[in-house]
Amino acid sequence: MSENNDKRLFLVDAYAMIFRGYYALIRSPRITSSGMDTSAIFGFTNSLIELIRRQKPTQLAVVFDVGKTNVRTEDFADYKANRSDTPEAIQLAIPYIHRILQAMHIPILGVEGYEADDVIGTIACKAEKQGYTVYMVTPDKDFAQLVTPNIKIYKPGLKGAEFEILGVEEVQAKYGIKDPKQVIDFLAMMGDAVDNIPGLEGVGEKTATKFLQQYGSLENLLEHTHELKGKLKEKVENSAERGRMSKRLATIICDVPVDFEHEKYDLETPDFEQVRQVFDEIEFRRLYETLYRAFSEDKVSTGAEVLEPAKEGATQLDLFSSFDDLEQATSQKASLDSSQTLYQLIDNSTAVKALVKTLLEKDSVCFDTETTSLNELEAQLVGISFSYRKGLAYYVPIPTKLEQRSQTLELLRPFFESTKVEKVAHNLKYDYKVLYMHGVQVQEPYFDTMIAHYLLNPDGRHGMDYLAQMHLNYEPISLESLIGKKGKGQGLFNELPLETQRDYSCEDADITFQLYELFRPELEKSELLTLFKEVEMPLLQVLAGMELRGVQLDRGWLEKESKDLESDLKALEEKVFSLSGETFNLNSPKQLGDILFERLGLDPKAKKTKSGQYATSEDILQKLSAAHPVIEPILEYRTYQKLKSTYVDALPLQIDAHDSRVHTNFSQTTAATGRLSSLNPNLQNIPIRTLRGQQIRGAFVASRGHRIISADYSQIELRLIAEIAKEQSMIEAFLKGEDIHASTASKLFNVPLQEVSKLQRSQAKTVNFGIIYGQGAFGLSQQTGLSRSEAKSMIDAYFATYPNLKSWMANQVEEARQKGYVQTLLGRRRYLKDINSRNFVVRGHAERNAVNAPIQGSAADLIKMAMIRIDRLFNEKNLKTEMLLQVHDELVFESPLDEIETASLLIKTQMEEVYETKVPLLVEVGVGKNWLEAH
DNA sequence: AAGCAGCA
DNA sequence: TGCTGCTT
Repeated sequence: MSENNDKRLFLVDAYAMIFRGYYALIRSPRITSSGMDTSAIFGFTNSLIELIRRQKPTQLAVVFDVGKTNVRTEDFADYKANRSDTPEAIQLAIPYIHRILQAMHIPILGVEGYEADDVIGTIACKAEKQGYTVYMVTPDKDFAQLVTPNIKIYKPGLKGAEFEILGVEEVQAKYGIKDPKQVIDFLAMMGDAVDNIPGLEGVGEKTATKFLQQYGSLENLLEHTHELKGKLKEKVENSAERGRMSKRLATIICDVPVDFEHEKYDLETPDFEQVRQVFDEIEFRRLYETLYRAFSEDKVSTGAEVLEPAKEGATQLDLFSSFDDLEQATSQKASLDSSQTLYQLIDNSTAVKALVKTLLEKDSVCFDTETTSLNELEAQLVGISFSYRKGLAYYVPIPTKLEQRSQTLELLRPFFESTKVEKVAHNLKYDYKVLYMHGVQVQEPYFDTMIAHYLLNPDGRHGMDYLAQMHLNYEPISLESLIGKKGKGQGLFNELPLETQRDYSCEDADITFQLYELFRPELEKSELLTLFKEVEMPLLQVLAGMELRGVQLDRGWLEKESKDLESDLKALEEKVFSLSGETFNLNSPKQLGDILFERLGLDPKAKKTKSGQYATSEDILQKLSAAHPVIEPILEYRTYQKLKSTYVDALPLQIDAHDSRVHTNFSQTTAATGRLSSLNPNLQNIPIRTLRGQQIRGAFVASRGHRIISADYSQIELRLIAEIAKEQSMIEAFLKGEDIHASTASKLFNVPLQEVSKLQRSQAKTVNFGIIYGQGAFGLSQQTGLSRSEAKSMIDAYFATYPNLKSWMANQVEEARQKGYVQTLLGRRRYLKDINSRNFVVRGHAERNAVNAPIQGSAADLIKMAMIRIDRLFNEKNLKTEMLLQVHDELVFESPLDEIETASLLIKTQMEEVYETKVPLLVEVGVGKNWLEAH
């Protein structure tokens, strides 16, 4: 293994890698059955094994910080202070990682009193002298200073991203410098927040780069400060000493008392049995197979070849089913490659026909489309892959020429339009829309693996590459590595060689099919299959329809409003400048804060945000409005600026040139409660509160001969709370048709309903609202301006009025503790792993979610059901009315004039009768030429 | 609270 | 990346 001409030493920066692994998984951490967070261990170990598998180091060691690091702390007491609050999961991880490394026979290094950086630096230098090529394995940019022709940085790829190797040239290019050593000067000038290196005052990345090009080093800069001008000159001169200290802090020490004993670092075969024991303990199942493979694959002997981030051919897609036990693996070693996957190109009509015939005999078939664009409306089909068995997939290229393309699609049509075969895909709505634009309408039954995972784990991430790694322990070819990063230089999928297209696409279909096999039984086990089949899958098609349809905007009005706002803003800006006696960028909260609190000294105890800036949010400014006349125009400026930039100017840019309509995208897998979310553009946050904001809704217009119908559930969440918690007095209020906030106030303040004051009603409303959003006592005081204890007693009074509500809430929390999750009316789950946390902030959050998720989620369930039924009835009755938008408790339609009454009634009835409840569900319907009038 | 988005 | 602000 260790030929002389191949001496490649990898030094792993342990803590940096552990942190990185931990944060990479922070959104869906790995938790064992006993509740231990093993994300950090997994992240680290996975990267390490990946490194061994792909790079085949000859020498390898892992370096930790040991004991107190006092060499630098003498210099600057705060050094690395920011790192002290290490998460619990990381502290817990260290002993396990040590055990794993020992079992793998990988040396653990560390020198008391020195940073791991310094140990790595020292060993790297020594190894270089002995003819080694050294790779420092770390995401930390500080190491760039050590780079030489034989010492490089190996930056592992994060989740699907490729790894990076930084040699001299890369470092030069990245920092715009001649010598990697200048990285020290660079850090000394700009500072580094993570390591608490202060840097020079007023110098950031840009300025530091400029200085380096001009002066070459910190010292030289400090000698020439007289050449600088203005504020910057002053700041740099004042912080010169700080700069020199920063340079000492940033310098990695290369004379740590440690030797490089190369024979100890030879990469040896692990003690598999021992590794397995540790893995078993922390419930790592698939990682063991990866480890075994890393050591059983053919060794590659020349460094240069291995280090090219080359793609492995798709034929090497490993299927670890055959690695279930060690013996089998041993006997198969090195020969498993092409035997287990078959990715076939289907490029003539005879073969396509045969394929479709086969597909039509299957119960479930997975497919994946490849296109030229992420925008479904303009995407051209390039190819489609199919898979119905693990390891097996077919790729059908779709010709560019119209005639041949239609021919191919006609051959495929029977499959897509079959009502027997279940069509499996990841993010099926995308494929549905693309095919729809090509004249093919994919029919139910559907199985979207992305949505399946969303139901199984609504808080997690649902991307295919990510799921492949988590559930199949497999890293797919990244599209980016084939066609380049997003932006100008990005290539098109159809320009790739056919074999590459085939391998990439088949792999996706194959993986999706494997995910399907995994998730389907899981859905069943969690009793989510009905929700999935009856609600989410049918909804997919409804949403696709809404997105394809889009909504018409009044471009002329928006353009005029933009000009009006522009001139209003100009006037306000001048007013602010003259009142404050200074001109600055009003859009910069940072500059605004400085002016208000430094120059005008408005509030000596001004609040700061956590990054040290002055907070200038609306509620803070509002309190100051009496203190200075400048505040009022600032607030007004803010409001208008927001309207202009976010809506008036942004919306016209999203108008599609083909049909002059805006096509938003509804995400069915983003909000953990079960709500939808809308993006590109977000049409769920169009203003309504203020008069001028409202006008924007007027720009959402019905097309000629049509009207907008808006239908909104009145107080659906409160009604559901009353229903689910069986809160009798609240139910009665709804039955009597009372104003619920007034009714709450009447009970809360013990006054007759007729005598409830405005303030009382508004306070009751805030409490009701707080319950819905699970805000708790703490948020309430913020919202109302009441003191903490006043808010507290208000909530006590609230619970005294609604005792069943209180006990229902307590019940939810209890249920979450026992089962680990809470449920909506339709069985949608939200897992709350923090419900037993010892940290009361974290636990409190989970507890509020235990109450909030079933309410918000149930409301989401109901409106989703209503959408499906309305859509079906429109089709059955052949109505031309079309659903355009959903805004959580509101549906917006576009209806031909002669259908308005029929459609309105149908909509209202379906929404109100969507689910049988004791509390009546009330829907308010409005009609108008635009969304504003319809409200 | 939790979505999305604009801006520096 | 952090801050701010719009909706429900």
